[in-house]
Amino acid sequence: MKPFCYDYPHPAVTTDIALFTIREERLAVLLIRRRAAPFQGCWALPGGFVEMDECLEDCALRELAEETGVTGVYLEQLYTFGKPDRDPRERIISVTYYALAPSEILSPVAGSDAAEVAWFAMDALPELAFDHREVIALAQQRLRAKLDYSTVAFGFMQEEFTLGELQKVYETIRGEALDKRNFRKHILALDLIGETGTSRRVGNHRPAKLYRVQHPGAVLYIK
Amino acid sequence: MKPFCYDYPHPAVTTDIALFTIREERLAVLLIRRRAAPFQGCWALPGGFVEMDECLEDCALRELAEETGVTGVYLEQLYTFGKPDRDPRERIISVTYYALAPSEILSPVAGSDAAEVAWFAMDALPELAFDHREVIALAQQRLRAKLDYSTVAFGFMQEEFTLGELQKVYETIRGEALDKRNFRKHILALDLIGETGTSRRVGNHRPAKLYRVQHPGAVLYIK
DNA sequence: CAAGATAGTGTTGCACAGACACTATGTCAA
DNA sequence: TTGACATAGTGTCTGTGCAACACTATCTTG
Repeated sequence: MKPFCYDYPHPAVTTDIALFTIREERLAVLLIRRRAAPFQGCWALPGGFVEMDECLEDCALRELAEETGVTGVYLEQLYTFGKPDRDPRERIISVTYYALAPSEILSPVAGSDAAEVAWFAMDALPELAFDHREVIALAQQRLRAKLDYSTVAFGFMQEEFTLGELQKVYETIRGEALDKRNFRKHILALDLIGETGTSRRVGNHRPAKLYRVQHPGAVLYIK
Repeated sequence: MKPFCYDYPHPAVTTDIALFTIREERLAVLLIRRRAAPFQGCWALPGGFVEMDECLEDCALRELAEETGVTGVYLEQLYTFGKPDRDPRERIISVTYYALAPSEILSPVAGSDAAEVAWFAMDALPELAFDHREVIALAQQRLRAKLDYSTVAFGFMQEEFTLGELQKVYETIRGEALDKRNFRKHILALDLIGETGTSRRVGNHRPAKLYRVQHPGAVLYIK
């Protein structure tokens, strides 16, 4: 007996989240291995059904936390996918989000519907369930575009970071090397980050000054 | 007896469309007066429930046609709104679209759920149902932004148009006057439009050359 | 202490955007 | 017919912002 009844047919609504990070100088996305049918055993984006008393963004954050243990990421709505046959079970409309996290969010844990959780480099994606490859492609495209006119890149940084690290993020996402002096000039001219006064020593070379975002939480449109 | 039953609660899903045009040198949006509750008699965006066998974009086009008689517009997904209490009836998630049409789409006709259809200038909007004011504001913001880095503006033009008309569109949306020579230089440098060879005579002054988009249907990102 | 690795720093040239004013061609009214 | 009016159409200059470019500084390691 199905207890939730309506006068007209209703689609199901899910959120799916493409969480990106940078690992080993490559853009990577977090996937889960599905425990249940359909696409059982297949890799997919974390996500799940919207509950009736939560807004879409809360749903995305909840599903991400439940299935992967990840919290505290930068999140933004991406696009809503709704082709009638995109899920074999029933009509499911998916509101997709993309999220960014610093690479130090390590070892996410498989939870609830996920048999396994892992980072995949964008150039080495496995077979994906549903239309999730399309979702990831769109998210990457959006990410690249926003790099130029917004401050999304800071979503990949920890609280304190060096300009070299930030430059690596830009280079990885754009897929090309950038001039060090021009990059530093550009970033510092935005007047969004400031020196912490300390520096970080890694490797056999000169330590780098550490910087911090001046007004955390504010992702701005620039220019 | 409600015939559509599910194991879990399902939200309803609608599409809502903000159709813009330029009328009397002002940006205007097409609204309908609601025939039914809730917000009966209130102005609202055209839109309605997604049917189970149509994709979201088809739903938007169908609802726009049914309620206003308007067809053949440029359409793009805007954002998905899903706060739990945004509709008093039940949980309704709205996938919103914005659309553009040349000002010569006159006299849309009220159909189905619409008691009345009318254009409203953006600076003279009436009370609006649901969160539709927020939707329109977001659409206007997106429109302004895309004006700079895409060719959306052509969505407001008829098949043949003058550079003066095109400039008026840019000026209206940006809310500021533009230099004629710089504007023409910029637009022609895009190499997207070409002279038709003919000209149009309106008013007591020199006729203007007519232009046409070279590759219709292609809305491009520029620069 | 020499080699190696990354940090950090300014100047120049060029392309593009914005400021700017006059002539051309039509209508209309006196 | 002609002068007033209205919009169409056209080029130059100047400043600003972005890309190209090389060397010194500071640390570790052998």
